[in-house]
Amino acid sequence: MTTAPPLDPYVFGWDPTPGIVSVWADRDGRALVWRREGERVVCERDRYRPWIFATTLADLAHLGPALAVEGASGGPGDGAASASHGSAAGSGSTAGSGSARAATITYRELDGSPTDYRFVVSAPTSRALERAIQDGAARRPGSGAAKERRREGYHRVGPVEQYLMGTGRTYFRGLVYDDLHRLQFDLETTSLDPARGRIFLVAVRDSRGLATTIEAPRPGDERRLIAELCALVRARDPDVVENHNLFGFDLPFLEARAAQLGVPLLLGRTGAPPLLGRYPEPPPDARRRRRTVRYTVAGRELIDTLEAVRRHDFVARDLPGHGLKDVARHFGIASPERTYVAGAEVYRTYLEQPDIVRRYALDDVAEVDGLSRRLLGAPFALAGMAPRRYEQLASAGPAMGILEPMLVRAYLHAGAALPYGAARGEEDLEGHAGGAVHLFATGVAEHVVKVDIASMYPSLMRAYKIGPACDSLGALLHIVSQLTTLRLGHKDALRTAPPGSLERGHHDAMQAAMKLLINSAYGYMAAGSMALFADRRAADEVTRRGREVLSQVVEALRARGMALLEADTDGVFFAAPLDWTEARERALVADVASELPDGIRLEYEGRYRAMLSHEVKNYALLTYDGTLIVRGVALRSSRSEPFGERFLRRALGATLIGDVPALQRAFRETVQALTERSLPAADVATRVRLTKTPEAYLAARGEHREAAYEALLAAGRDDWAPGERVRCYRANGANGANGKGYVWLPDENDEPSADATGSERSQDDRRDYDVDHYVRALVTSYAGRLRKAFAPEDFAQLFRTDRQGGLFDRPVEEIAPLWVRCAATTTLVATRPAPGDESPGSFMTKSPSGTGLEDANGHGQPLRKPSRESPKSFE
DNA sequence: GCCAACCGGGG
DNA sequence: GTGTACGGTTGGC
Repeated sequence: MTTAPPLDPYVFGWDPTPGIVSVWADRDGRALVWRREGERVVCERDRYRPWIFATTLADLAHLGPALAVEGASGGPGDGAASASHGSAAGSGSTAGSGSARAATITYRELDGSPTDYRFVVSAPTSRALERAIQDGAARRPGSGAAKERRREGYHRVGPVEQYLMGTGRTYFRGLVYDDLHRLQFDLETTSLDPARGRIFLVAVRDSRGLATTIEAPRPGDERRLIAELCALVRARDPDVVENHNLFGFDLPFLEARAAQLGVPLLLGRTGAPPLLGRYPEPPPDARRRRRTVRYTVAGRELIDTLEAVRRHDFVARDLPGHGLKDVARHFGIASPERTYVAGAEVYRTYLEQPDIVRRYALDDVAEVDGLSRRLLGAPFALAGMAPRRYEQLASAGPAMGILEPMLVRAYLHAGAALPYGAARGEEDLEGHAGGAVHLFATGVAEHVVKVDIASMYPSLMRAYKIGPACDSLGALLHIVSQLTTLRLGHKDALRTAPPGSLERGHHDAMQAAMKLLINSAYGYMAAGSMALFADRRAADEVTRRGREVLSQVVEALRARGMALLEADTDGVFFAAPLDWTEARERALVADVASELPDGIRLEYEGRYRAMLSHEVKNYALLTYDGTLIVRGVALRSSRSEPFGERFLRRALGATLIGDVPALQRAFRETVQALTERSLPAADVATRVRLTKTPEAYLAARGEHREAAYEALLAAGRDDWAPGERVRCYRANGANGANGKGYVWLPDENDEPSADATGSERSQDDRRDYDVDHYVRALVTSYAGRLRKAFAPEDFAQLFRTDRQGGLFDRPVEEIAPLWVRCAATTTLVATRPAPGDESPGSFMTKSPSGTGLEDANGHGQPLRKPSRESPKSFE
């Protein structure tokens, strides 16, 4: 597709073999490589020598002459660990010349200090290698189980990783996402539990035009359904199999039913172990482990879009939930004609109107395809860099799961020893100081600007050359630098690529993948003893520089008379003078940016009409187009009663525009609605998730009663399942203690429809809630979140519920929020732009008093808090 | 306030 | 046998 730059071996590996779509390696040194050539896929057999990094050869001394230096006996000397170039990758030669030396264990000494992983030891099979080490470790004096000792001093990676690291190959060279043959299947079952239900339908589609269902209307058909599903997968021969919650539902269910019916799950690619494998194996003790189970099959990559969604939301935090339907709607993937059927209704619907369920299930797999396109581009791109399987990269953590294998590959390739115990002694270091967090003022500010330091930690690493001291190759810094440069190229290409084009998708995926790695480099150094190349001192140096730069930005803004609100790690909120335009704000930011060290970029992230600053990381923002954004737990209510949520949003909106009469109206109307019971009970009910079984609750009930369970019992329900969500509310005249007087409010429908409003019809008649209780909750839990916005006496007056006009009340029109304003007398003096600065103009500010915000705030409450650690996320 | 248990998501 | 390591929230002490 686009021009391929020469491969940077640290970033991409070095072997140019194109089109690899799957790799399977076993512990006997066999590797199977499937390569896509257009519409066909070829399977190539290869061999590799299983290897391991070792700090010592002591455990192998007992081998005597059976232990040899790699290549010492002449011959090609191409143990897989040697950096064999080219696509031959040890095939043929190792196998051919191997028989005489097949039993031989060989080693290669690497450059490094005596305490490092200074040897790569390899053998014809993993078994032989591990056996030899085990035997040696058993002879070694010392306490502890031999198994423990076998681990100490060695660094192991999985078979596929060994193969990819040894050869320098990666997946997907020369391919774009749409070249992959992806297949989605989705089971429809009569129950969530395979012990109590069965599969009655499966929808299957793929990226080559397939869209069908396989059905088993009668229980006796299920065996055939499973066999047909497997046969269809094998016939279509996809590279990738996908579904939402594939590992959590479809595969476990399929596995259980296939076992029950005695059908083998033949899903693998021809020429390889055909069966679906599961790992880790279920522990023998049948204790119900709810652990993440994963599956794998030779020749195909199994992708669970739920994992991709979780990963996306970890950064974006913008999803309403992680369910397929929610997410598809959120990304605009759901078609307008989408058929929805509530989970519990699916089978019943199928019996009556099978077409509806067919459409529903086919819509499901179509949405999975859409999600895959949307979310798996970055993992696809990563698979072209890191020496791991695509399916692993789709869920691996970016630091330990991706960066570290890249580093290990670099060291193996360079013949350099891996550092051992790099993190030792770090326990003595003083507590790790992270990013700085400051709260400068609480109250309400207008004309708020957010600036942030772009990719702060990686930029600092580059600017000050801060990498792990133990990284003798400088590989981490090299990778960060390369990726930063390459990413800019992809971002440029992205801008010029036609919208919706393949090319655009490619560049976007590449830049996203690179960003992920760049941003994880700092976290990797700070990862502690788990990471081979951990370096707390280096990580501390990065955060120290970060605090330095942040305070430089803060002081620069302060000196220019801006009203500081809060600063967190790499970003600052401040209020600009009320008469400023966006251009002026941007000019100010550019001016501050110009003073920062080389390689550190300050960005104008956005502007807001107003902000309520409550606590560090707890604030509400009002955008210029009227959207309310609430951040932080302190401003959200944990109670989540609908009436309170509605009030809070209204109240925040009014407060942010300084409309105190509107705020008062919102409050009074809510109080009135409660008092007059014009709100239905559903509006005051809270949703609780049950965690205890009926037995467990009844046993503990003597000491401790809980509202939700009491509500169920009072309603005559003595059976429920943990995990069920129930609504309940406090009823009129209840004494409330220990859950007495709570009433269960059954859900009237389970529809996943987007219909969020007007869904309370059937509950309209219930009004017997405890008015006093909910009025109190309104004041303390909801209105209380506005406390920082007003002076105490104003707050008290606004949210008094006795309805008596206070004797000393001020007219509400005179009450104002505690404004946080910047120095009113700030004047601007235009200056000449700095040479080479294309920005339209920079400004210097002159603040006559030279003060910061403290004495400039009318009412705002300036304060300072000590720095605290903060999580790091960038851009 | 801290730690352990639990949930998510799927029909 | 493709190890160790999901991460955020809740609730119990």
